[in-house]
Amino acid sequence: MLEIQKIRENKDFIINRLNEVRKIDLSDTVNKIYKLDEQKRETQQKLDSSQAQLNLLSSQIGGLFKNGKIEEANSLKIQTALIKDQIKQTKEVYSKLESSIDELFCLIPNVPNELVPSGISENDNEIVSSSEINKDDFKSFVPHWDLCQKYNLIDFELGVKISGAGFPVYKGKGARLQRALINFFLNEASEIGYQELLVPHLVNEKSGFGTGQLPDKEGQMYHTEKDNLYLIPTAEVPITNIYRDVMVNINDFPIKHVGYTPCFRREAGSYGKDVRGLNRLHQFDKVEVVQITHPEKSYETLNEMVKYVESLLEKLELPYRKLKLCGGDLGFTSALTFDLEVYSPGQDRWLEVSSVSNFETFQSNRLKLRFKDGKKTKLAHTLNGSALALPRIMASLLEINQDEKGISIPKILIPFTGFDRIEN
RNA sequence: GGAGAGUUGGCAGAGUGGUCGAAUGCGGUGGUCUUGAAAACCAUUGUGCAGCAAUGUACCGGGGGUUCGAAUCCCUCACUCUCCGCCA
Repeated sequence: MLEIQKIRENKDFIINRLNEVRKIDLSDTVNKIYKLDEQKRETQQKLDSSQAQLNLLSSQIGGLFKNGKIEEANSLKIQTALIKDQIKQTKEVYSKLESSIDELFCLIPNVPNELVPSGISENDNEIVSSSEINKDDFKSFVPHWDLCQKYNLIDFELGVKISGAGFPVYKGKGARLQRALINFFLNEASEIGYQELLVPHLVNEKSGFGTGQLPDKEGQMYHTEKDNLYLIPTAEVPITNIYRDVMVNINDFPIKHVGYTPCFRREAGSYGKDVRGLNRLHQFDKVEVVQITHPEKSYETLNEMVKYVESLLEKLELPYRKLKLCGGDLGFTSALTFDLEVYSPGQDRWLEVSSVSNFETFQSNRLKLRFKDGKKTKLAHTLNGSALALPRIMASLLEINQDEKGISIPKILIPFTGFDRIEN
């Protein structure tokens, strides 16, 4: 959620940025907030002075009672009735204004950073760098779902039986390879100072709101009605919410966490080749890195995180490309996002395996995640990135390392898998 | 699932109708002492909102009520803890 101060000071700038970069017109909403905020402040001044009057009278009455001047006290009491009525009315106006403002605020996404290219859809994303792909090398390569069946690594049908489409069952070396990847990712992150966390997979409503999934993406999360809990769509939610309502010590920056969790997404409305095999699942595994930083350091941190994710892909020897998301494809809560995509030779397409974002104060404003900078209390910056999402890594890895007889495991993973080949 | 207890400032913990935004301790910050550190001592130290400021106002889990006046009384919801039951 944007801060109200930003709208007070830079209303037109915000409208223009959203318009130019995200290609959405929120001028009505922003202007409305601006006006309502003015009204709210006026109302508050009125309310405050009424309260002050009442407080004064009350203490006078108290004094009179103490001195036994009951009659005088009673006559003052009569005066309070009018003020109390006024306060009640003003309060109502005030809280109505407040809730209208809050509602409108939930409609406004983060303001894109100046580096974000303008654009409407994923087609307008900027390709920052890319591995060379020689398609001739992959002419006979088959997609991962064929490999999974051939070598009995992942059973999609079985998942349909016990849960539904999008819930695959990993088997034997398939399951082992998955576990190896998780361990590899966790180890790598730990080694460069991310503290490992194992967090709940169900979260409450407050947490969903804190990181911005609610109310924006309500329909994308699984919800347990009886207990009013949400299955996490990413580890970002529980991990970042650890710092909800927390005053961080400035010396603790940067705060770095890594966590592995399964992720649950309803993915309503997806279909076709997008959901084939491991391309898009309702449940998948992901290792996530989260950082909380001083506002002045957050973009430095973002670059560092992107580089880290790239280093993982390089160690796995997977061809990948780096995208800078355009305004239209940028997440609701993000100010700047880089996506990493790996190449899938069996499908001849790029698959998103990581999204690294700086949310600036958008989340921390909701979370009330702050720190003391000298005497001033300021909002921290939050960032996170997938490092990495497993299924598409698995897809690319199986496809790219295939040969006629089987699949070779990348060198770096062999200590984790305990085998270097998958064959029948 | 049944019974009971609780929720107060960064933390611990007092306060049961009127200078209580809140004692006290710990922690934090500044200082004295010291070659330096520790200890000790002194001072200072909650957050939001409005305001250029002085200041005002709100906040003792959330919401509502009683009262001239509520951390304190009443209702309600949420959460936490303890015991019993069930159980990986």
